[in-house]
Amino acid sequence: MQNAVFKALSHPARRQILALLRKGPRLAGDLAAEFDTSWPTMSRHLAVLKEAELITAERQGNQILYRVNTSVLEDAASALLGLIGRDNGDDTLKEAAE
Amino acid sequence: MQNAVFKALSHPARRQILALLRKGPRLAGDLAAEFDTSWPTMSRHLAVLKEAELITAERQGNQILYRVNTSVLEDAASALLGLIGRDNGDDTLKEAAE
DNA sequence: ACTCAGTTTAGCGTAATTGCTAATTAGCAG
DNA sequence: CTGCTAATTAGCAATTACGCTAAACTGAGT
Repeated sequence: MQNAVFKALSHPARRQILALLRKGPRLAGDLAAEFDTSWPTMSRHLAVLKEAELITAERQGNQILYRVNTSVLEDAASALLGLIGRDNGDDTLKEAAE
Repeated sequence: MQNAVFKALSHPARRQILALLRKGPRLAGDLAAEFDTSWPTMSRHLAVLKEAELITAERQGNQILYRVNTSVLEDAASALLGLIGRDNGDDTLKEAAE
């Protein structure tokens, strides 16, 4: 659901999480260490992002590895571009990439 | 502030307003007629969008003409693309696709 | 000034979001 | 099973968002 995506993006901390994940997958603990907020608060932000399918979680033994789901992010960007009027279908992002 | 933009975008009614405005400027009353919500509710959504500078208002006699501010919308889309690592004239682009 | 259509502001109730601490689950090691 | 670490869930208080109705404001016309 698109709504969940934009809602998830509406919090700066969550956008920042995505920015960190952009550089590569990361353990939940690593992510939490980057922020001032408490661990549980962090965990909930991650849950919101996961709910929106903006990130995926993968257990690695004791820890959990998060990685960004670029396709959903692309869809969101696409939706915004669609709002401007430069109409792009579903796959125009590749061309926009250069 | 970028935060206000994403927050404004987080409500479906407001994205729908933008979608309508994409086709051209529109009077506040016209916009309100398209939605089920009450007039004041509509007005507040418009205020939020204006606050985020996603739209601009212009008085025309006793009515108000709203139009979308494409540049802010572009910036938001750009920010999302930046989160992916693509395009956007941004800096670091590491391992993007896999 | 008075009225009217158009629009916003004020005030209220409800629901969602945020962030915390404390408690709990999940997996690994001994 | 016990203990340890990693991460989530539970429960709470405070803040913000939503949508409504009623009231107020704005500009045009009379």
